[in-house]
Amino acid sequence: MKKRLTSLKDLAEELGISISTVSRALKNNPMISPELTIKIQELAAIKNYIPNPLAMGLLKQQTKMIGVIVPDLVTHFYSSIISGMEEVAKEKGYYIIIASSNESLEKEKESVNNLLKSRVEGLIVCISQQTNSFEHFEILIKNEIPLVFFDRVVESLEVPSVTVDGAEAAKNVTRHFYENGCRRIAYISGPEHLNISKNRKEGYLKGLQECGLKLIPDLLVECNLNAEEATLATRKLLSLNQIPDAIFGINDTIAFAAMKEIKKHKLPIPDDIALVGFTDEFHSTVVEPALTSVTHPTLQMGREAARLFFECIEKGKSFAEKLILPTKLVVRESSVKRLQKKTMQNVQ
Amino acid sequence: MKKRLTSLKDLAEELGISISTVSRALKNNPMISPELTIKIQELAAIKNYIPNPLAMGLLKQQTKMIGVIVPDLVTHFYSSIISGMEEVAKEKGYYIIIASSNESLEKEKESVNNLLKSRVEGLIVCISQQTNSFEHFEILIKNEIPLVFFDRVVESLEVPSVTVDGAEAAKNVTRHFYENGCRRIAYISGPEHLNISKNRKEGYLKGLQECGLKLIPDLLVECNLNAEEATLATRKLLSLNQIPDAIFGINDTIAFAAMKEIKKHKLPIPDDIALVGFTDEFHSTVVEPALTSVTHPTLQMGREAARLFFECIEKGKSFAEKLILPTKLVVRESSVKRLQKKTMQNVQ
DNA sequence: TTGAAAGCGCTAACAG
DNA sequence: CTGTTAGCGCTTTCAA
Repeated sequence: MKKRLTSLKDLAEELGISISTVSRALKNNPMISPELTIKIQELAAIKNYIPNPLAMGLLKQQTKMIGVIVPDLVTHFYSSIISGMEEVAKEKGYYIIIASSNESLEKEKESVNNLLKSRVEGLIVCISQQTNSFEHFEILIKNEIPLVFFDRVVESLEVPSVTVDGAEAAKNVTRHFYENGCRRIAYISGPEHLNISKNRKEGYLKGLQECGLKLIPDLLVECNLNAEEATLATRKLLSLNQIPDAIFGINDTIAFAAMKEIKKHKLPIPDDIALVGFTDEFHSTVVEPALTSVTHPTLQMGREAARLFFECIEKGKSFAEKLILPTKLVVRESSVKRLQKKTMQNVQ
Repeated sequence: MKKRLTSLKDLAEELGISISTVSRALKNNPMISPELTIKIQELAAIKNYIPNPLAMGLLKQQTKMIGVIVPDLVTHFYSSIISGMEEVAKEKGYYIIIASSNESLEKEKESVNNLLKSRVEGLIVCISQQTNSFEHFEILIKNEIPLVFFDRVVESLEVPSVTVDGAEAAKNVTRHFYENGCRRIAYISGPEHLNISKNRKEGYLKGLQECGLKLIPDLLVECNLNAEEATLATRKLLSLNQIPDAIFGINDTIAFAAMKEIKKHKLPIPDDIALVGFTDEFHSTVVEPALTSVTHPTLQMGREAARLFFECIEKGKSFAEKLILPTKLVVRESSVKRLQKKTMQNVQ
């Protein structure tokens, strides 16, 4: 293979003129005579000339590439955020290289290195659920390589970020359960060291408090953010002497797994157990019953993250804006009890 | 910003030696004395030296980047295929840039151009459902830019590809329905010009034939590959005088939408209508009842596609291997009728 | 065993 | 208006 594409030199030689003239003509520099300009541009079109970004990059010291690291690729949540980023990136003539950490710290570190090797100008990342050490990010900061976090952030680092108000959202979910007659509200949380876990748990506790319920320790379980662990967590909840009448999953993956397990126990949703998820995946409306969930402004999150990234490039290290976006509870069937009276008798 | 990273020159100057010596030492060239080599490598480590891929690319005329275009990003099917590609690419030191066509021909063309501009060495693509003109691919072929298709291919072009045996799979689905007592087997197909539509439809017809059923034209509907159209198609099927006792969706997205619509009509699945999808999305087991589907060897498809790509790079234009992989029918609840006898009475 | 120089494709400052 | 030249970072002859 190795078919060289047309270069400025090729065009210049073919026309018997200098490279710089060709270069100028192609950018419509007024110093070049109109006739020559046209002649050059025509030849360029015929020869299918595409400027070599490597040469440009070398010269200008920029690759026009942003590295994005997400915990996984198959979740609508991330895909949608990435779309938002691409939108903004494209406007600025930037490309995005996506890497997935698969929720693994090792793979995350590796991705950072790989992306750096391929000379992205900076990174936009949502940390993996395992991430509890941060040297790989500290190196970036030390070298003044632009870094932006979204959704899951490293709170101890002074880095711009886009997140949602998880505490507020979780509080509202808890209240929503309460208003639907639930009194034994369980919460399946994620790893404690993640900001999203911490915030949502805080909101859950606050919600209980505001509703005058006290925390039943058995109803607060922690698990890793995968379906298997969520299944186990749910099983644990369903094996309690007094089972919960509501379960709140820290995200939709957890909620889907919980739903499966609840069905396996032949417990009707929402009447015996109401269920709510978080992030509002596409499949929320496919499952039966449709899952109530907390929607995230994903496109906007992506756009804002990209915007912060470019600000970061312009303003340099001092920049560390932290953006917090609101969410909205979308009520579907999984959380609205038809038989509120029956449920009310279960009040503890 | 614009913090230049350490270059060979920086290292050379710091040690008061020549650039070429540094370059050689860093690749353990035996011509450099061991002491010097060690000294240089140590400094490189301290200074966090990373070779500049732009410079290398310019020199060697290769970017080590592969462009991948998929119809969408949020489907497990594509994500998983991409994982397979990345695996193989990584072994060869290549990176993947992903672009999504969003099932639009316009966006697909745009993606081809953008990826070319960013100088990927070639493309691996699954065409959009709208794609019915191919100039944007013909240009690639003319310029001898490596191109590989997967899943949905342009059959008129001599290009290496990885697909599955859709005809065989669809035939098996039809037989499976038959063996479960279904006699009015409907098929929701995709756009006629797509190879996957054509193959699967062919398999469906062959299956009917082998089972001694004749095609009921009303039961064969065509739609675009999105949930809305699938809903309409299903509605049409359910409004027939004699409704089908089985529906086969050309993919899982279609099947999910059909499932929703069937439920809306309060028709029990699978007893009144059996349902089978294609591609076996992750959520097949989340829906109720769990969806019978045709699994694809997605990881393998990705790996093979990448492998073909590299062969393409090595062997040049003449290479056009067409790989066809087998699938497997995974039977779940949505297609196994418990009340076969009752259903048998419905035989047309 | 090491250094000097050319060249990959391009832009921009400097000459003409 | 057009050409010449230097240089971005790197590898690779060719020279020493």
